[in-house]
Amino acid sequence: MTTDPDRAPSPGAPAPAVPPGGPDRAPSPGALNLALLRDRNDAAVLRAVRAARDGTSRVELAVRTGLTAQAISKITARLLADGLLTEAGRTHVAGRSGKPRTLLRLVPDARSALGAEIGRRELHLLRTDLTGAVVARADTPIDPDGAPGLVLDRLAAMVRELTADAGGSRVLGLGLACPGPLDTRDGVLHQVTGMPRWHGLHLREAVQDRTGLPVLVEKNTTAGVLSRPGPDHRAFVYLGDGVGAGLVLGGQVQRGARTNAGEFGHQCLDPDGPPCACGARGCLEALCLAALRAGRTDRAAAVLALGVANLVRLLDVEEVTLGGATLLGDPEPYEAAIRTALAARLPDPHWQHVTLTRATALAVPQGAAALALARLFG
Amino acid sequence: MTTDPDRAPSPGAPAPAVPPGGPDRAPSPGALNLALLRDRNDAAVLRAVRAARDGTSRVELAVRTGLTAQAISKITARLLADGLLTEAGRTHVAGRSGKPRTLLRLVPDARSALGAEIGRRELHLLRTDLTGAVVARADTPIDPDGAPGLVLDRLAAMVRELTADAGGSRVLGLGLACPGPLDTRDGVLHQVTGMPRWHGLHLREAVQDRTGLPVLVEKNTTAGVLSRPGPDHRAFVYLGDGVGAGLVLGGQVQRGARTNAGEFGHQCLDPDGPPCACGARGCLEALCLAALRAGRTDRAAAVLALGVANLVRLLDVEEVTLGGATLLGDPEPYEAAIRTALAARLPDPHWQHVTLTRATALAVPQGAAALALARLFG
DNA sequence: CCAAGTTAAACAACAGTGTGGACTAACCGG
DNA sequence: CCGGTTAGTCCACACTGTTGTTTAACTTGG
Repeated sequence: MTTDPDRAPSPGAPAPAVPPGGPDRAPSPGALNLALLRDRNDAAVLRAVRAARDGTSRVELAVRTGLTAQAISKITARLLADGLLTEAGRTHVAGRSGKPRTLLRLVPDARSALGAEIGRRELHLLRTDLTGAVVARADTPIDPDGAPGLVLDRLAAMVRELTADAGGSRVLGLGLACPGPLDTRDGVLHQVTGMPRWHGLHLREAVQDRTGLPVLVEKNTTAGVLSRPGPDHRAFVYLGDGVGAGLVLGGQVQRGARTNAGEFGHQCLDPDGPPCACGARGCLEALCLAALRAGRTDRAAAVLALGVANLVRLLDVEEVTLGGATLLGDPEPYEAAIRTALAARLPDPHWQHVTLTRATALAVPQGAAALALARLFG
Repeated sequence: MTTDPDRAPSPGAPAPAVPPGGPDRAPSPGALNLALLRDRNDAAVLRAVRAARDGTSRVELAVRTGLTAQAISKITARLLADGLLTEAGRTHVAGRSGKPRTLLRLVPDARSALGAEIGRRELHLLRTDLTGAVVARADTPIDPDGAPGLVLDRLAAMVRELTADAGGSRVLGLGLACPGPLDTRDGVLHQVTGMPRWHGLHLREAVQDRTGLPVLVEKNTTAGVLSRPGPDHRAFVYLGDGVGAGLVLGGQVQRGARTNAGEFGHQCLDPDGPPCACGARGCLEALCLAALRAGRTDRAAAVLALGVANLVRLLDVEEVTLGGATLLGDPEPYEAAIRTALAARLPDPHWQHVTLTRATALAVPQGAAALALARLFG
């Protein structure tokens, strides 16, 4: 994923220089409005409700968020009016005196979000509810050498199809996950390997024009890491056509200065190794793909595991999710190799325990949809 | 730095398990108070003033922060009253009509902060003003095999010395930079290489008791990256007794899930390489130190450069600062090697330009002081 | 059974935030 | 001197979360 970045951007590509603030109403560097304060707290409450499987009460929300009970009352009243929350009975705990707590739950169908994965051979589109669960999907093959416009027209048609049966649930937006490199700020693709006609495409604008929805463009690996809520420090490691990673650090998605972080596959593990598509030698991706071509899954797994150990060591993440078609096709050897590598390389496996999980096949488009959900959940 | 993490924590070490929220008044997961809102906006304004060398005006602050002119007026009034800001004349721009802007400047001496670097051989303490400039310093040798208590007593005496002549400038706190691994949340040291008697020491508590100041414990590499304000995505790379890195990503310091991120020196670059002190083989640090022992600075530089290129590739940082006694003693070959490696390995050096800077010898204690300044600047 | 105790949540009044509009201050240009 | 222009403030306001009090809905105990 995000395989091959090649050389300089083609001369015709739009300049990636963009004001970092964005044209939002938002104060840029940390300063906050009252409106933003409200949105933030609403989002914090929604996250807390989502996190609590089986519903929460207002008191519990007050504890979790650190806000006053009264503030929680006001916020939940707002969210109830918006239809995002619903009251669902009371908690009857035996032997506990006092008025029972009123349970609050997310209303999954109150809103929905669209997520798409644009790959080299296929386009996956799906619609999720507020919880991130897939409620509808559609797929279509892609001709990597075809005109992007045709693909986007098809995408727009699929979007209409999937939003038509959305019922009353408002669609928050459409997330688009693509192979990198790209710039998520302006939604412009750079040198997408294997899809030369997509180079320099202003993807966000093109899809926004075709669908009328708010569109968010993201690298596929970054989308992958967002496919479901998780700990504040986690990584999504992808092995498919290429090798890449998506990172959440300190609770925030990490895109890097030019929204191009996650080039996990191009860490050099052997300066004298085989040449990589990126021009360098001995990249993890090159070693991995070479091993796979030779039918040596064990060697590919060992190489990937080494990279994961390096990543965990460098960033101290507590969860690593594995994804990508190649890996998910035969996950055990990779998981075993990674566990071995982590046990061997972490100074204290007890203290620095790392959870290893497996992504679903739809993780990337689900993560893309999660981008649209982030409007509500922050 | 943060050289060798060894095995499991000694049996006597306090359990590092700690509630992640911390006992502050602060709402934990993203929710905000009105008081926190105010503090945040104050900090944002202070940062903006600090960032603008030669002072700023209120209008400019309004643009930079995205707040209203009125809000800026109120905030600056507060900061002026607190003595943090001062009005310093007006801007007379020729050919520009209208009332001239009133310049606002930081008052460097309004507050001060203490920063210390606890090394294996020396203890450096310094006091900085609000701008982070060093206004006083004191140093003392350390016996790595001596009792920590004696060192801390000495530290407390030095603190008294440096705060006595602080004049009216209130001391915000004391930042302590140490070799890792450690837990910054509870301020407990783990297996500090070469200082066995420090293992398991509850450093924050011990120093807080001795000085009465708010104490913040930080890994030396992380302190290094904070030594001065910089871009939102940057790294501090250290080569001294060991190899490590401090990371600021998305404008936030990255400490990792167990506050132990930055083990840059233990990325494996050669599974069959020489054994490292950490128990694994072929760590960047092992390769680097071996080359240095052999007098091959060029090879050490090449290895470090490879690691830096991997780091930049993975995290898309826009500035790398080099520090550490070994490196600063002979920086040119390292800088040259890193420039070469970046040029060779970055897909598009034009788009992904990386600034390479050199840290000062006092970067680490200055960064430690910056931790205390962060109370004001966020 | 009913009163007391307890917990949850809302109601009312309030302090403090940033906002919008009108106003004053301080310059420039003719 | 006076209009034009820009910077900054004064005032009333809308909205945030907070504090203190009251109501709701239980359990407990006599």
